[in-house]
Amino acid sequence: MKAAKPVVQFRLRIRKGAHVAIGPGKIALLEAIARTGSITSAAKSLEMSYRRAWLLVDEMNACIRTPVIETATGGRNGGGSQLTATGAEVVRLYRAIEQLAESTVADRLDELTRHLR
Amino acid sequence: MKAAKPVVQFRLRIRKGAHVAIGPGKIALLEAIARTGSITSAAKSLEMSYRRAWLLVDEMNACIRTPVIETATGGRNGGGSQLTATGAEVVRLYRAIEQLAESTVADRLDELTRHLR
DNA sequence: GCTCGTTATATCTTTGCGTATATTACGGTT
DNA sequence: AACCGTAATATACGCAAAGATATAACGAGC
Repeated sequence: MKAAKPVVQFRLRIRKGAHVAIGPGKIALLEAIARTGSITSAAKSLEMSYRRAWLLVDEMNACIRTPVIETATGGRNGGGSQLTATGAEVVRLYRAIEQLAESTVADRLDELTRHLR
Repeated sequence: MKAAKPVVQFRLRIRKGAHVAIGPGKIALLEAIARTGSITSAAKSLEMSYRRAWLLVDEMNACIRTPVIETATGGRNGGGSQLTATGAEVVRLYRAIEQLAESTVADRLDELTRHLR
């Protein structure tokens, strides 16, 4: 009887002018790259086009001091990508901030969602 | 020579299925309506079309138990709109949550933005 | 030196979103 | 009763964002 329960989305974005340096989609992509070992398979697992995935990575690299992924072209398996230390650190910090924020405001958030039908 | 400084966007969205019940744009719109007294002038002050503003209000009303604004049609000035008690409460809670979250994660956020160029 | 899967990049096409525009209803004020 | 500015709603149009497609370069293995 009850409609779909409300989903709270806490989204942290860090913009640099017109560009988005860090955002939820980019973090998810980095995690997928770490998990799968390549941009191509990360894109597939997130059901996004390779183009989009590559553009996201490119935008991150353009905004962050040191590259977030290390890529290899050619080779046995055609190459691949993995996170750099910076990339892993960015992911770790982002998730930590997200979790901290969510747990901090949890009860206030309940007050708010109580108004939903 | 330094590029634009990074801007942190903390966005809280509450989704209900495909719909967004509460989000940053909707809250800003409610505040503008409270300030200006009508959907039309609120839309103008936020530089959005009346249609968009109206759709946002409509979506909120569809997701929240009691309407967020009270509208009047006709009359001396053609009518107008003002927040209901629920509307004002939603705005208040949203801003409180936002501020609480931002202040809580401020230092962690600095760690993250340090990586930006 | 051939193969294979990936990175990297350009070009074309599509389509979903927002804007613009038009119309009707409404009701205090004069 | 005429007016005026708003609410409420539908239709049509434009465009920017995203996907689809194509192609070149790359290099470790066999």
